[in-house]
Amino acid sequence: VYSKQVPHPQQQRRPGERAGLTTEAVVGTARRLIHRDGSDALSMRRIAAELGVLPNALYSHVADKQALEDLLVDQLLGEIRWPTEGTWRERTLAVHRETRATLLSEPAIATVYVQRAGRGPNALRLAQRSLQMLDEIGLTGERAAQVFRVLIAHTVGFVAFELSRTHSDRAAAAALPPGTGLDGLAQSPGELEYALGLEWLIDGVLAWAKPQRARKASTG
Amino acid sequence: VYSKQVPHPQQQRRPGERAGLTTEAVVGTARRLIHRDGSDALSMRRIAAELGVLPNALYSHVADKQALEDLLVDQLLGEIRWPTEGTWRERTLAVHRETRATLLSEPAIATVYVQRAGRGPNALRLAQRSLQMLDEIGLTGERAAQVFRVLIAHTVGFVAFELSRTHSDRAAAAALPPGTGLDGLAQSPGELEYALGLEWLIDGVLAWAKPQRARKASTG
DNA sequence: ACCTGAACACCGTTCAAGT
DNA sequence: ACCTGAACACCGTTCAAGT
Repeated sequence: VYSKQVPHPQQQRRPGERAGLTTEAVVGTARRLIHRDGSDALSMRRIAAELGVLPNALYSHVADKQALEDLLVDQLLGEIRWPTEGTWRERTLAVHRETRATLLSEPAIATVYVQRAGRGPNALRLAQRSLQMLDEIGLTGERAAQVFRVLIAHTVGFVAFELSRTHSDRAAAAALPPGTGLDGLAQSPGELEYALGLEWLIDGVLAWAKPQRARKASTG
Repeated sequence: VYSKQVPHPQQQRRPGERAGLTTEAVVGTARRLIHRDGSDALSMRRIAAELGVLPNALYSHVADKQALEDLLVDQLLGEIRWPTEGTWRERTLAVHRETRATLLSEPAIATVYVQRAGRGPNALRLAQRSLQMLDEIGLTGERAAQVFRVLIAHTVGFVAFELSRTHSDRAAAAALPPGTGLDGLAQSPGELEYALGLEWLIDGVLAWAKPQRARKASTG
């Protein structure tokens, strides 16, 4: 199951000599590794080997593997571009589709994100901006928080579901009993299903917000 | 990080002697273990120790760890009760809430489910029944498959999102900067948010199905 | 503070035997 | 066919030392 690991750049230092590591270098190497080989292949020992240091050298720059994974997740969340133009509906659609696209651009990091929350600064910024947008259609306080949780759960949850099916799709489709009407069911949902669900949720949000709306805003 | 493992019932057999293992016994022990100690604690070696055999003895009854996990997942999916009474809307709501409740009854197995598809017989039965129900409101073929994927992705995805936040909630809430309007945002979505989203999706499905509907059926 | 060196307590899985 | 026995190739993390 394992292919023998290549110990590429061997370290050549005596005790006390520095390798010049930084947290950024560790995170960067981790990202290259997880992008190339997947989340299962991300190990402290592999990162260390890639950097030419012993495994425990990493612990001078990150608390443990969980902390490192949280840094990877928040870095990725920071790459989500926030839409500035369009109606409320258009911008809401855009930011959620952009979130999905960003997560799918690094499936292995998204897998890590789905396993554990990881609420770094970028996650908080996104939440804050989402609340500001809900304020535009008259949603504030607990009601706004609820709608935020419905929408974010849909996007992140959908990606989680997608990722869990993407890989095993071909094998599963081939194993299906033919002629039972199940052809295509083993298929993973994608852009079409995601957009359908998101539109329906936004319809619901707008209808739910209506009785509360005081100020006027273009909802698309 | 590790607490020293207790090697409880030590095996007392000489080569050739049988322990009387079955696939069911292996799955059953695995389920007790994952229920008690979580998905991270589920290891082939721990299961073997619990059964009083050497680790590799398990490989006579399951292909590998993935196959064992798939058995656990499908067993859990088999415990989803299918609703028989009520309108289409009521039954659709019921089966999805029942699916979420079943998954949350074994969070560690749900976590495994979210990481990898696992399409056993029980997963297929659920899909088949869902398609039959969509047929009642006039949805067939690819359109029915699309709606099925929207709804199942919402339920499983929502649970995935919930599970990823549930554990780290208290710590995250405490770490939040106070007075930024973010109080309660770190909170995990729950029954309320799930039901809201599901209702909105069902509204969308019914509106989407309408132009296609030929036969008459009570939609609630 | 930042590394090496060595160790501890685990993993999943395979291959070769025994009955 | 179903187990023991022994091994292989990995893990994350800690503790003690060096500069």
